[in-house]
Amino acid sequence: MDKIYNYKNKEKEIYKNWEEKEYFKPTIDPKKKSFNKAQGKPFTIALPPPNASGKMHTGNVLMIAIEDLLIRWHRMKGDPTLWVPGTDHAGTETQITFEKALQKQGKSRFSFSRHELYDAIWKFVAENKGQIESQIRQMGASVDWSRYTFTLDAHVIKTVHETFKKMVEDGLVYRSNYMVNYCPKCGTTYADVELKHGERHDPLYYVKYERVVKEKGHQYISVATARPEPIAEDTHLAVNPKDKKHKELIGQKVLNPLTGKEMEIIGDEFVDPEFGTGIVKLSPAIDKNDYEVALKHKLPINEILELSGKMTGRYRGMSVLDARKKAVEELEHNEKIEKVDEKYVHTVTLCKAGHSIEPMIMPNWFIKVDEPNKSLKKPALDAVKNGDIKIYPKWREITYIRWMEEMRDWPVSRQNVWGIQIPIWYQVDGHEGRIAVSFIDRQKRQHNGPLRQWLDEGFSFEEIEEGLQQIIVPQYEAVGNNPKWIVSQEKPKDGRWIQETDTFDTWFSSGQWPLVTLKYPDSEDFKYFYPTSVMETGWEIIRLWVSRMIMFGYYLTGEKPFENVYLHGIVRALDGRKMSKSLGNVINPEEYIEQYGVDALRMGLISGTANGKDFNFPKDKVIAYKHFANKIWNMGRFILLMIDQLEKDMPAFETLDKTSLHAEDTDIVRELEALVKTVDTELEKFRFADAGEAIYHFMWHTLADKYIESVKQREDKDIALSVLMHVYVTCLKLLHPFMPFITEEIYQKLGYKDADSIMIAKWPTAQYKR
RNA sequence: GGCCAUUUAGCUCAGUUGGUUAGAGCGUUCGCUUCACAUGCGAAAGGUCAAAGGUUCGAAUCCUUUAAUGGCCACCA
Repeated sequence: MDKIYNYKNKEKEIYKNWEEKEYFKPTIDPKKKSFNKAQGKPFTIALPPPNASGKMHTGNVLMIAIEDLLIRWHRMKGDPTLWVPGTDHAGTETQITFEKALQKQGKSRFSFSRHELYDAIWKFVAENKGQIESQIRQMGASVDWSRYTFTLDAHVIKTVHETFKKMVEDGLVYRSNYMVNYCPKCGTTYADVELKHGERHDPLYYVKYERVVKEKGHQYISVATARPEPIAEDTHLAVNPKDKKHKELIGQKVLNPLTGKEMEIIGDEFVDPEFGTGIVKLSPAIDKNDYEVALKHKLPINEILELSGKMTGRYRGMSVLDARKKAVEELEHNEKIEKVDEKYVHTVTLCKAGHSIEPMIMPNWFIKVDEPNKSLKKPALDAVKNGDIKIYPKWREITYIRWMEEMRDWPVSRQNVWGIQIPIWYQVDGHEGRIAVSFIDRQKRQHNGPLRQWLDEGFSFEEIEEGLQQIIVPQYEAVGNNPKWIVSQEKPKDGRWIQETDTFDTWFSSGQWPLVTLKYPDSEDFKYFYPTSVMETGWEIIRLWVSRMIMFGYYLTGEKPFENVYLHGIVRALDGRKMSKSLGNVINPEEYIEQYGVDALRMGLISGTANGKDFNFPKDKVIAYKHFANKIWNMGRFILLMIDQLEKDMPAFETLDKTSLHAEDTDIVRELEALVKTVDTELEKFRFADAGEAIYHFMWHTLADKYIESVKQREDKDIALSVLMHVYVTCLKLLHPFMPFITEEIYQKLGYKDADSIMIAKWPTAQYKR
């Protein structure tokens, strides 16, 4: 053995050997089945799929380290163990990345038809997919590659379509105009939970509205607003009816400062009397509160923004910011601005890419989450409340419970191309004037407008369909007005139909991950391994993802999708701040693997993650565990050296006569037994760091520092060595799930004969009771 | 504004249902080329456990209040 453990190159070689020998494939024992606690049952994890076109970050490393630890532990214990790998198409994120690359080439998505763009992104993802896959291997993840799943695999798409169809049939799907969060830059809508917030300075304008009936000295009333651009389209103001200062304004009229049209003042309690002047203007088309008030009071909702993000109405064609400037100019010109508060700071809503979100009213597909008798959220909420699904750490439960209690209907359509297209078809015949299309014709020109217009201009329906980019089918509230739609995976044959161009929200498909990885509904895997054992992921996606998986699990199978949820903390940068490109503090795991090895990186991260709290990247611990790797390597070297020097054969530990043992021998064996027990109980409680550190301390400070030192003095070296070997190999086995590569390497070198690989060696059991 | 968490050694953090002298890693100091390992060995210094009050035979741990820090959610005209 070399003097120093050299992990480079070794790790790859070892992994290749494991994979070739198919150690990652589960051994299916029909007697050990899910729901069969008495005879043992399978242990299953579906790997939370990383972005297929991305690369490994520290969070992924931690995730793999924890899951591989659990998987290897159970596999060694003899449970049928399955870990299914996969990657996610990551709809919006990938499309944004791709479009940025397009932009560098001076192109944009608008020069592609829908299917050209889809094919191009597919190619882009296929080219980049290899990286994350090889990094998963590099981490030592003992996943079963023969069951690898990509979220756009044919069987996944089929399942997702069928789930949607079932939901339509169960009356859980509806189409509605709704105030959605629209990002004009991304060209798509976002669910509330996908957004972030930022602070911004904007001038707050106090705008004067002339009264129709003037009271003494009160010619005007004043309204504070940061968004003057929709004023021309506004029709109402509002005050709080409980506000003594202003309640008599209810029912009175003022003049629109831009158009001079009469506006009525209504009363609603949503108005905060303390903000601004206590009087607000209502712009229902671009503000969530205003929208709700408008619905409640049946006020007109005048469109202000188009899908492109451009204004319509008085400032048609302008950007929001230009329209704002123009509106301020006009107001100033007419002397309608009383004062401006330049220090006003308010929060603005941003999409993941950091663009400003505009609330807009759009037709959208929704999933009802709390339909009586068919509630999606009720079983998902109850399961956690009554402990059927356990969440670790427990204090995270409250986040989940609160979210589920407040959960609203889920908008699932996204105006992205990169995703699973919604299997809805609209009837074209008789509705040509109502369906708006954008498409690329055969001369590569782009057109935009009502379908009828293009048909009248001589484009064939086939040509339009072929070059289609997007359709918008309006949803009018009056029944009978709207094009008929049906849910179908194939194009209907009778007459002309056009497919919805929207795709599903990524979480709609990844929400079915535990199902699709096991090839729900009728595969052997599904019957044998479902429900899975642990869902291990970062706490940040408990609402986005975990909640959806639980809902889908109960909805489709009547069973929970997993028994336990373990939520790990977020790995922060060395400086304690969140990693971000702009701060330049992002830790690249590659560098640490290069410098310290995979084992040290994994073990370091695991020991840093004590109780699910966020933690700073534990660089010191990674270094410490690199030293530890070297330490155990040298322990192995020493044992081999001593055996070599031994004049007789070393007796097997099992055959040793108890009376020949020294006190230090029985002590170390007893301490070893205690360690085995500690490791098992800590792992059962998801206390990974405690289990790992227990092994570390025993091996270094008890086994090496004390016992090995005593062995050096022994006359009966054969017996001492036999005990030492037994204790050492047992420790290696305990350590293997934490540090798989080095333990395998040493195990092979020792030539210990209970198995060809430490992976299939038996997990130690504590025999002695203390 | 609501909620969740955090505050323990110079630094980063463990400390599970309250139980003897409060632990780790890194750092610091002193001494070691002991033939497995200097990525090492042996020793040592260093903490009124954020503050105050309470419960208890006993509190870092439970309760109350306060302060500071971080995060999530809601609202923001």
